[in-house]
Amino acid sequence: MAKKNKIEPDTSTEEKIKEAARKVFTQKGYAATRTRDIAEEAGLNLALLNYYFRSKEKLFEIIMMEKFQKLFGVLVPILNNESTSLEKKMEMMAENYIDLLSVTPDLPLFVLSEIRNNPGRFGEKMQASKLLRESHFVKQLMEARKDIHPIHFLMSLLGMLLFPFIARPVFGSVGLLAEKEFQAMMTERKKLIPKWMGLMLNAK
Amino acid sequence: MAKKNKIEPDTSTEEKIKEAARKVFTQKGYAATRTRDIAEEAGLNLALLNYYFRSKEKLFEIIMMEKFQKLFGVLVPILNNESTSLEKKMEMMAENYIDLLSVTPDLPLFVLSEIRNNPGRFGEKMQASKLLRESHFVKQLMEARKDIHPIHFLMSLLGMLLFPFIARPVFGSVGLLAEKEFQAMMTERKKLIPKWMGLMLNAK
DNA sequence: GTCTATAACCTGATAGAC
DNA sequence: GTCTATCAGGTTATAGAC
Repeated sequence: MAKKNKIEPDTSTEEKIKEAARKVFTQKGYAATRTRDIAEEAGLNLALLNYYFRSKEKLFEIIMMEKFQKLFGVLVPILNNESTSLEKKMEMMAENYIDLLSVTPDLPLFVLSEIRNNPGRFGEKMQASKLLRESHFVKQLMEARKDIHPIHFLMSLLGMLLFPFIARPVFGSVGLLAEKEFQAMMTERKKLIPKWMGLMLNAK
Repeated sequence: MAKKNKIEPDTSTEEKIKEAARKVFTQKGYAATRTRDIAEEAGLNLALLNYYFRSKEKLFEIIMMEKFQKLFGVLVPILNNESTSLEKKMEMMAENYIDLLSVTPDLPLFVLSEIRNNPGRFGEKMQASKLLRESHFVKQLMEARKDIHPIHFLMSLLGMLLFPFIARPVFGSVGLLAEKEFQAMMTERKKLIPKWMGLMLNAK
């Protein structure tokens, strides 16, 4: 252990800023975020932000890549595991995504809208689509259903998994669909969605 | 006809500004949009914007309500039609949403992220969730499946319909899933999704 | 109604003391 | 490393000529 090994997590100033940036950026998006908001959230001064990170944009890029990786990184090992069945892969995706998004519900909307507001800037890393389309999962889908484009199933699966979290501000708004109830439903979906996908794949 | 009735659509300055605002706001979001962008897009001067609408915020609220209505307004008459079957309603939703989003693909991501970036401001109009949950459609879902919460089906249906458009910037990016191919798939989904929903509803 | 010029304000970034 | 004070640039909104 080269570094000191405390029980507390990283409490350094740099990490405090990053943590604040994660919160504010994901909540309000890049454009609506002021560096002052981040500094305040971190309980620190504005100048520190420019001392540790060169600029708002640099800091944002770090957070953005982190979040992008968090959103799609989960997927890659599951999709490319050559020793699991189609069914198993779908179960694992449901399990992993719903667990992940239960903790960070605003992740998908943040990543997708920031990519949208800045097409091109994230062009290099946007090979997520390539990774998806060339995955073992897609090969298995093609074998299972030669008559339906595999992307149809991928879109449907991801849509059913992610959409509830993306749309939460709308139909999960205050009181109408309470936190507890919502969370219970998401847990149910871990089993419902793979089951439904099975039906879709096997339908004549 | 109280007003003049030309062949051309509304070409007034006010409408030119609104049209430009629709384009720029939905593309970049409220915070990233500068009033100068809108004025330039409209081919007009910046001051006109404040002459016709009081402020950037006022103009935005008009556009936002328009878009919100466009996104959820389609749904209301379909969902509350008491003389159509569950199946027919789902077919109509698929047909209507895919037609709508093929023309304005950035509509859902815009509305959802702006609501998210400003929770509360749109609280009054956000009774979309209430309208959904109290709809005839939901009643029919409850009758069809007493063992599964109707919102599960609603989320899945909307997710399968909207998600491809929401995520387009990611896995429909340049060249990988070309415009033509994407559009063809969306047309296929008009039939696939209602069929899949039928399977889900009838599964033992 | 439409324009140019400018006011009033805000935001990201830095200088410089401690 | 951390702070306060401040600059430079950009943004919304308005005043006033036409």
